[in-house]
Amino acid sequence: MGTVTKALSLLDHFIPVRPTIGLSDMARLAGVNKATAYRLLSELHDAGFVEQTGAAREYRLGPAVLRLAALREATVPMREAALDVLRELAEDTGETAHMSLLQGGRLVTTVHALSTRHGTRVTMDDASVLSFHGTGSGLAILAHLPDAEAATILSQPLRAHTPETVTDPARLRALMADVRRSGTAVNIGGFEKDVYSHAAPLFGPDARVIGAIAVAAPVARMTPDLAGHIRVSLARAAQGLTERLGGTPPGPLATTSQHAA
Amino acid sequence: MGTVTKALSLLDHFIPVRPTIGLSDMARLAGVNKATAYRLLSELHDAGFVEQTGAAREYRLGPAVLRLAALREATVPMREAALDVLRELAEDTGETAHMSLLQGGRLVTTVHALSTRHGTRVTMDDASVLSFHGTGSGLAILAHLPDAEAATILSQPLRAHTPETVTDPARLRALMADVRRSGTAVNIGGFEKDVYSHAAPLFGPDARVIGAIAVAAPVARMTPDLAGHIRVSLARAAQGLTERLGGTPPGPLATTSQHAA
DNA sequence: CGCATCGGTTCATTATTTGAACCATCGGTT
DNA sequence: AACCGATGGTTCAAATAATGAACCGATGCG
Repeated sequence: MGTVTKALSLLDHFIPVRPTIGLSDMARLAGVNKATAYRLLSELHDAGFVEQTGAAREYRLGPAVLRLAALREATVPMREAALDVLRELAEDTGETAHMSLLQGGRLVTTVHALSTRHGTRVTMDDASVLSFHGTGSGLAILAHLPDAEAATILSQPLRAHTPETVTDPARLRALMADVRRSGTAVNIGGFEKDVYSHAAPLFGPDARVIGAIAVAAPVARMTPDLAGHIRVSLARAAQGLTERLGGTPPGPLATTSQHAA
Repeated sequence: MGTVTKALSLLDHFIPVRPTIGLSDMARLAGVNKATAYRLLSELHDAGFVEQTGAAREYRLGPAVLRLAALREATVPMREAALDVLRELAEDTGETAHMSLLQGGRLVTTVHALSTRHGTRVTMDDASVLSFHGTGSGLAILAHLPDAEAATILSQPLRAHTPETVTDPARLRALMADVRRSGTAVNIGGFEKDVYSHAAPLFGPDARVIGAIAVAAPVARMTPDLAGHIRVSLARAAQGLTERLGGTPPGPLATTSQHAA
């Protein structure tokens, strides 16, 4: 392992529940000699990547990361990040992919990538408003929203966009539980007829849901194999996009234990 | 220079006007062998600190910095604190306010708040690098830096950004003395033409200067009354922000003694 | 075609990293 | 007070990793 990689790996040990680390602790956590940890931390310190608290001389992340993050944001705006992921998702699944974000209590489609593989495909408009109860994306978000907010939405009159739309709050809550269990949401023709969509949630830095990405296919083309493939790709894509957007998935285990390889 | 420092210094060459850099360019910019640059960038790539654009295989900042910045903010909510103060300052003065921090010997703009009162206003980029001698913020910091560090900076070639820029070390030292006397620094068109800026220093826990906040107005709008108003608001804001960041202003006895390599 | 550039790779030379042992210091315990 | 087990920080010979000139194939340009 190169020295640079080793130094940067030290930074991985800073996590929300352990934001400051002493020298000896760091050496133990990273499995390196104390002298090595000291030298690496000193170099990170000089570069502003870590700083020391006056009290116990413990180390914590430094201000340099703020500059880099600001520049990263300026370089790769959210939209472009999403486009990369959605294009790959559309390419991989052969179907239309899109991202929707929570904006002022409404769910708005923001970016989309159309499949190029098939003659018939689901088409999308950016900036259109989706319903929470009638779409895969909405359900994925609903399932990860704080109880109070979800309850508010479910207590409003729920319109049946098609004959297939589920509007019974009790049934919707059951679907939400399924989403939390499986990680992905499914919706068949609940918003537009003949559209079979899968969706997975996106999370912000505070582990709160900020939106969702979805893959929408014509019902006629859906098979168990394709559905399985979409679910796997979608889960991985959502996780990657959450990361690229600077977010953190919720749950006790932040970085590990996901079923996608 | 250690390898880690060298690798991290590569990241310094990403700036707002040059967000992506090719391998050869990076080697030239950083003054290292191309093979070295390649190896360092590869390690940074593996750690997610940079990524490559599909097209020309140029490098740009990667998503890892977002996670670190989010965690840094969770640990030390500097950005949020600064934003509060800067917004109030911008509102109070009707002009653009921004904060810059010392990072690895350079002065980097970190947060800004634009005025909403006027049609014309000074605009800012986060993460751009300011000169010490050519800006109000730089001067405010220079005036409170330990003698040795200030001398080092003043001994380097000082670029004249505009015809107005003061580059004579003797005159700069006189200005620094003024800053120490009055508590605020002033700069008129020394960095960008037609920008009239006031600045005040920020201090860290050990009473060392860590950065500055500034108010930048178009020269045409500046009056003695406005300048006086800005100076008062700025001084109060700087003091308040220093406090919120857990810093302490230097006491009557300027005990600037430390062991910097 | 020739020339210049690009990203990436190789390998003998060289300089940096490494880690066991070492301080001085700090808080508890006896 | 003496002791103990921590801590952050430092030293130096030995081992390892970094270095850079030269090279490769690809691409772009007149």
